[in-house]
Amino acid sequence: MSVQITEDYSHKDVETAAQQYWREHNSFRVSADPSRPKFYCLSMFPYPSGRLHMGHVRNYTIGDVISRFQRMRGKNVLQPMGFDAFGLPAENAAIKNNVPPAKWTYENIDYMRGQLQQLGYAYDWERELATCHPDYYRWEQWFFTRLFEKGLVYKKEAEVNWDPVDQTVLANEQVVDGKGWRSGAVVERRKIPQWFLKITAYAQELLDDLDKLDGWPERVRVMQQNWIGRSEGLEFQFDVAGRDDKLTVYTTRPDTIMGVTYCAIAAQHPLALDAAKNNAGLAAFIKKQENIKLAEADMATLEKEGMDSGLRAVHPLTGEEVPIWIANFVLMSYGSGAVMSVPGHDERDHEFARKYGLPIKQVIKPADGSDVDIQKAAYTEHGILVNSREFDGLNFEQAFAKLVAHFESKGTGRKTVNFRLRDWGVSRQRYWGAPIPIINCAACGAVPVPEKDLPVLLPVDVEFDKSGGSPIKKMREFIDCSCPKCGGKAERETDTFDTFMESSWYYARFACARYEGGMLNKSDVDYWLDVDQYIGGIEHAILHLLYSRFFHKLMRDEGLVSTDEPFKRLLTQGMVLKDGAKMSKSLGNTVDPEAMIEKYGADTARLYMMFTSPPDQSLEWSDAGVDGSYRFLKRLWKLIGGFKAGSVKVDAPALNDAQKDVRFKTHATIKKVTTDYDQRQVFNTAIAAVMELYNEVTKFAGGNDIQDGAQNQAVVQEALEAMVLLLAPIVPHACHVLWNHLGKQGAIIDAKWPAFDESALVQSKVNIAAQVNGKLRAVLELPADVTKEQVEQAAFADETVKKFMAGMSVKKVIVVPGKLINIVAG
RNA sequence: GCCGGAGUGGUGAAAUGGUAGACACGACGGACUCAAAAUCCGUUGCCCUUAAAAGCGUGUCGGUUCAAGUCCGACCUCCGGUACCA
Repeated sequence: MSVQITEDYSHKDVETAAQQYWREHNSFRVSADPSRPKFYCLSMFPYPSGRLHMGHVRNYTIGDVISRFQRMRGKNVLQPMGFDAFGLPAENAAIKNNVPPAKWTYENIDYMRGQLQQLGYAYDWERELATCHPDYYRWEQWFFTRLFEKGLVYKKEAEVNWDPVDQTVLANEQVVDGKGWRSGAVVERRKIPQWFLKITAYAQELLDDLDKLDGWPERVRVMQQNWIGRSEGLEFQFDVAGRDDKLTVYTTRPDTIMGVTYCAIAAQHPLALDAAKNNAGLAAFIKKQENIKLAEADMATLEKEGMDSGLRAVHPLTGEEVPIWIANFVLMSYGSGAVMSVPGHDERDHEFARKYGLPIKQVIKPADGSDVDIQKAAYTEHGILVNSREFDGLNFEQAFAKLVAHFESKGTGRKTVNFRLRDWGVSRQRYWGAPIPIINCAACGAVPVPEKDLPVLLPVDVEFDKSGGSPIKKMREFIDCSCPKCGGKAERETDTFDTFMESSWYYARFACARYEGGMLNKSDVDYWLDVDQYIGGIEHAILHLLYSRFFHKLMRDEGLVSTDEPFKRLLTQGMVLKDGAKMSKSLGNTVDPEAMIEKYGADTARLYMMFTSPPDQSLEWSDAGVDGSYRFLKRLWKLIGGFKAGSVKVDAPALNDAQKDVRFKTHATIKKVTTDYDQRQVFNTAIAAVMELYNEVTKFAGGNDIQDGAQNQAVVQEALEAMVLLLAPIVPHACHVLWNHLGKQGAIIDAKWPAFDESALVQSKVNIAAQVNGKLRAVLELPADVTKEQVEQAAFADETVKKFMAGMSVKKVIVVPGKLINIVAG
C-alpha cells in the first residue's frame, strides 16, 4: 500500500501504510550481534489496568524517540515491551465484577497491546512477557530458593494492617483515615511471620555504587542515598534500675550523652509490655498505638504522645537515674526500639520534653562562643561540650572518639555503622501474585520447593468473596502436600511475593525472553546488558529502582549477569497531572488517549506529548494544544507534498545571501536538535527548532521561486530532508511517507542521522547587546571578527547609549566577546 | 514530620550567570467565503500613551555580582516518595 502525497494529510492512511511496512519487514526484531554496537532502550513496563493512560503514552513515546534516534545513529537497538501483571487492582476487579484476576489481566493485556501497536512503537514483540505467566515467575521462584540456600532470606514476625471485620490484611492504600476501605472498621496491627530479603547486607554497596551512576539524575541519587541513610554512631546500654534488663540504644550524637534527661521506648518494646502488665493506664496507651496505620507518613505526623513507664534507666557515665517513657514516635522496627533523649540538642526530644515537663539540659555550646537559650529551642549544631565533666571543651569529633573509646574499653558499647534501610519484606497475604515456593513441615520447618517441582503454579480458577481475602488460603488442594525432605504431611506457603520482585529483574529477562534453559541466558545477557537507557516515572525513584539494583547484584553474585548495575542512564519522566493531581486509576481522573489517537492519529499524539513540556517535568493535561500539533503536521505535509524533489546539489560558494541564510538555519537546526536528543534529552526544544526551520523555509519560498532557480531548490531540498530526518523519531509514520516523496530510496528508519556542516554555520555579522549599568539600551550589528576595542567604540558612539550616560563618568567596561558590552557609569 | 522536585505572559513553555518570554496554544484584527469551517496574513507580558520613548516584570523577603529566572540564605504554596498502589 502506498500513500499519494498529493492528497491532504490523512493520518489513518499514513499510519496504516507505515505500520504495515514495519510489520512486513519485521523492522524491529533484533538479535544479539557482537559485530555491531548495541543500544538497549527500556521503558518501565505497564501494569495492565485496562487501558493505556496519558502517562504511558508519554513514557513510551520518550523511549521510542530515543530508540529510533539511536537506530539512525547506527546502533543495534533492542526495545522490548511487557506487562507487570500481578497486583492488587486485579483482585479488586475480581471482587467488583466477579471475574477471575487471570482472565481480567490477560484481556487487559490484549487490549493494551493493541493500543501500543496503534501508537507505532518500535518494539520487538517477539520478546513480550507478562509476569503472571508461569514461564516468567518460575525463575523468580527458583532464584528465591537459591537465595534461601545462601542464607539471604529469612523469616520473622512483622506487623501488618489488619481489618478485624473482613478478617484480612490491608495494604496501606486500603486504609483510609485509619479505617478499612470496605468494612469501615478501625484497623489493628497484627504480627505475622513473613519472609525477608537481606537487602541490608548490600546497603554499603548500594550506597557506594551510586557514584558510578553518572547517567542518573542527581535528584534520584540523592534520594536513594538518603533512603539508605548510612550513619556512624555509638551503640551502648543503660542499666534498668532494679532489674536485670539492659536498654540498648544507638546515637549519632554521643557528644550529647551528658544531656540525656530521659529515655524513650516503643510501645511494642519488651520493657513497655512488661511495665504494662500491672498498669492499666499503660496498657491502654499501648493498645491505642495498635490502631495506627502502618505508614511512616502517618506515624511521623502524629501528635507526639507518651507515658512514663515507671521504669528508670541508669546513666552509664553519671549513675544518675532518668525516667523511661513510652513514646509513639519511637518505632520498634527501627534499630533497637529505644532511644536516649537529649531535649537540649534534638528538636523532637525538645518538643516532647516541653510537653511533659521533662528537664532540658545544655551540654553543647556554639563554637563561636555565642549564647543560645536551649529552654526555648534545641541547639542541634555541632559545637563545644560543656557541663560534661572530663569531656568539657572537646569538639564533636574529639568527643565522639573519646566516648567511643570509653565505652569500648568498658565493654558496654561500640562504634557502629547504622543504616536507615530495612530488609525487604516480600510476603504478601494476597492471591494475585507468584506463590512463595516454600513448604512448611512440622518436623523440618520451612523447606524450599525443589527445582524439579517448580514452578509452584498459582491456581487461576478461583472465586472471590466480598472480604477480599485470598482464595488460595482456604484451598486444601493447593495447601496440602508432602515435605520434600522427610516425605511427611506438610502445608504449602499461601503467601505470594511482593510484585516488586517481578519488576526487579524483567529488564534482564528481556535479553532472552523465550529461554527455557534457565533464568537467564548468559551470552544474550552479556551482549544486551546493561540497559543503556531506562525511562520511567519519578515516582519509582526509590523503591523500584533500589530493588532492581539490589536484584542485579544478587544475580551477579549468582553468576547470572556480569555487571554491577542494571541501568546506565536514567530518564525520570514527570507525572501527567490532571486538575493538579497525578493521573491514576485509583483517583479516577485518567484521560483515555484513545479518542485523541482516533481523531488525530498516533503521530499527533506523539508530537503533542513531546512538544508540550520537557520529559522530566510534570505535565498538566489539557485538551487544548493537541490541535496545534495536528496543524503543524498538516502544514509540513502540505509544504513537502507541494515540493518537487530534485537532484541538484548545494553549491555552497555560489549561494546568495538569502540562500546562505536558509542553509545556515538548516545546519544550525541539525546541530541543536542532535544535542537536544542526545545530551540534553529535551524534545520540546528540538521540535521548536524544526518549527523555526519550517518558518524560515516558508518565508524563503514565499519570496523566491524554489522550483525554478536550481540553487533555490537545492537549499530547500536540503532543509526539507533535514526536517524529515530530525522529526522521524517523533512522528515516524508521516516521515516514513515524506522521505520517499523527497526522492529518497529505502525506509527512513534505515536512513542515517544527518550531520551538520560547520562551514555553513560561519556568519559574517553578529548582534551585540549594549548595556548601561546592566540595562539593555541598544543592539549593535557588527562584523563577526570585531575586536574588543571596536565594540567599545561602537557602543560609545551609539546615540541611545550616549543619552543614558549623559553627565556620568565611565567606571568600568565589561565586554563579552560576540555577545555583550556593559558600561558601568555613575 | 522527613527526603526530593517545581513555581516565568491568558495557557503549555524557552533562556552554558550575559538582550526574559524562543516555539506553540488561545485571544483579537484582517484576507478568502453568500455564510461558516478550514487555510493564509498581522497584533498580542504589564502599565502609561494617539504614537514614540520611558517605567515595571520570572512565588515572597534579603544577599552576592558590572550583570541573577539562573548562585547563596530565610520563607510561602504546590507536586512526588515515605518501605503492602504500581
